[in-house]
Amino acid sequence: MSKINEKFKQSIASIPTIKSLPSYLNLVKRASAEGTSIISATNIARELDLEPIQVRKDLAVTGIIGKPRIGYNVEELIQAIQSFLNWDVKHKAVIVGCGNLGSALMNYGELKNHGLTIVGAADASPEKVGTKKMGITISAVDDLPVLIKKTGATMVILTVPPSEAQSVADILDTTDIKAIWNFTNVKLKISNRILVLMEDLSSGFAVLSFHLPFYKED
Amino acid sequence: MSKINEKFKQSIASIPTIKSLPSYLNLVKRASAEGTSIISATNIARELDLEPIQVRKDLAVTGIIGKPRIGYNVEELIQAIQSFLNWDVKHKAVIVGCGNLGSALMNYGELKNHGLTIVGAADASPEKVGTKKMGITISAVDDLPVLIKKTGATMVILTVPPSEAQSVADILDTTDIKAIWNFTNVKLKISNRILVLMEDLSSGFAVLSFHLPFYKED
DNA sequence: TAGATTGTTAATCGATTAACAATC
DNA sequence: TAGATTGTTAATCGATTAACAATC
Repeated sequence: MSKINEKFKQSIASIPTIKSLPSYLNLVKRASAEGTSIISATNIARELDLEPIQVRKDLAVTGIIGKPRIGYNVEELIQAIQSFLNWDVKHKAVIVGCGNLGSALMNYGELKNHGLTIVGAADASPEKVGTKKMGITISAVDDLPVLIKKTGATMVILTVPPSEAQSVADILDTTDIKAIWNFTNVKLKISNRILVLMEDLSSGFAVLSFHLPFYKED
Repeated sequence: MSKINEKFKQSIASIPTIKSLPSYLNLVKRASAEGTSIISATNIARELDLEPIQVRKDLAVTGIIGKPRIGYNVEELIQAIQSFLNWDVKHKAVIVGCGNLGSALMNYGELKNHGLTIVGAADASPEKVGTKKMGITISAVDDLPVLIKKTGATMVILTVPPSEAQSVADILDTTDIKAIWNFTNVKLKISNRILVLMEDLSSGFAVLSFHLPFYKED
């Protein structure tokens, strides 16, 4: 990826802002389901325990235009967030590593609603290859290049044991995938044309267990 | 929790720093397993693709003291990080919601290594109650107060469907648990003596799918 | 109209990065 | 000793918050 793209991309929205958008979308969708057609930043802020100015700033990146004194059109806002996050298009993904976590992600409803479509799966253990999980036939890891080409997958969800992570990454480096959603705690060595997003559950747990003692006595 | 605690806690370490510590720990443990006894911030930075100054600042919060020109003692560093994150003590947790994700977390090895011990499980669907999953008998959601008291659990991992999240939170509010690791996308209304950590996989996916187009052509 | 809310511009705050003396 | 690395203090950068004119 070029440096110019890097700069451009960063100028649009900060990571915290991008991470906050799904919770806004979630809330606004709920409001829509309840028949609400207009919602204000003040309102959203109250529901999510945030400051109104924070909400306005975050929503602004999506290009949504609100009406002073009124707020935002609920349907427009839903479209704006979904479009900004590219959640209005399909993302074909292959899951590598069909253990408990991989299987859980295979039919995680919330992600399906955001364009994620699982088009294939692979696992290293020979006894799993050929069997089906959640309706998807499991391929061998060595067949990943073929599987990815055949399905046109642009993304891999990596849920293998840490010991296998890098060897899978080496194989993926030979394919045309654009991104890896990395649920292992291994920092992958891979060409930087592939976007790697770390999703380390330990990080979340660290925040939790670090803060726990401060909640012990009161 | 008192305001004083809040301030104190925040002054120790920022969230980004806390979130980065597990990856340091992971790397340093690997080095230890390979027989390395000393490691420098420069070295860690190179492995994790960070700046040395960032690594030094992050590690400093744990209280570790390095030797100029040498680096950090690997074993000391492991202890310092684990102790700082309270990963050297057991955290008893009950999993509420025994779907795919809940089951996956029940025996997620990495978290076990960090002190997380699953001491119970509960689910809303009557046909699951009484059955076992990963060796743990599933209780009814209404029996959570009893289960928590009996097991001495201090933490709940919430992996129920969004529609059930708040009603479970209402029950948990009557118990002595200190924290909820919330894997639903619902902002829980609960007394603030309970620490709630949102773990929304959609946030990670948002970062991924937003950046994807910038990696399309190069 | 009066008042609430938006979007923009400015100020503040905190995290990241830089510089450098201390030191093994 | 010379040189690499630490920890501290200062500078920079970016995100959050505040202020306020515009406006429905």
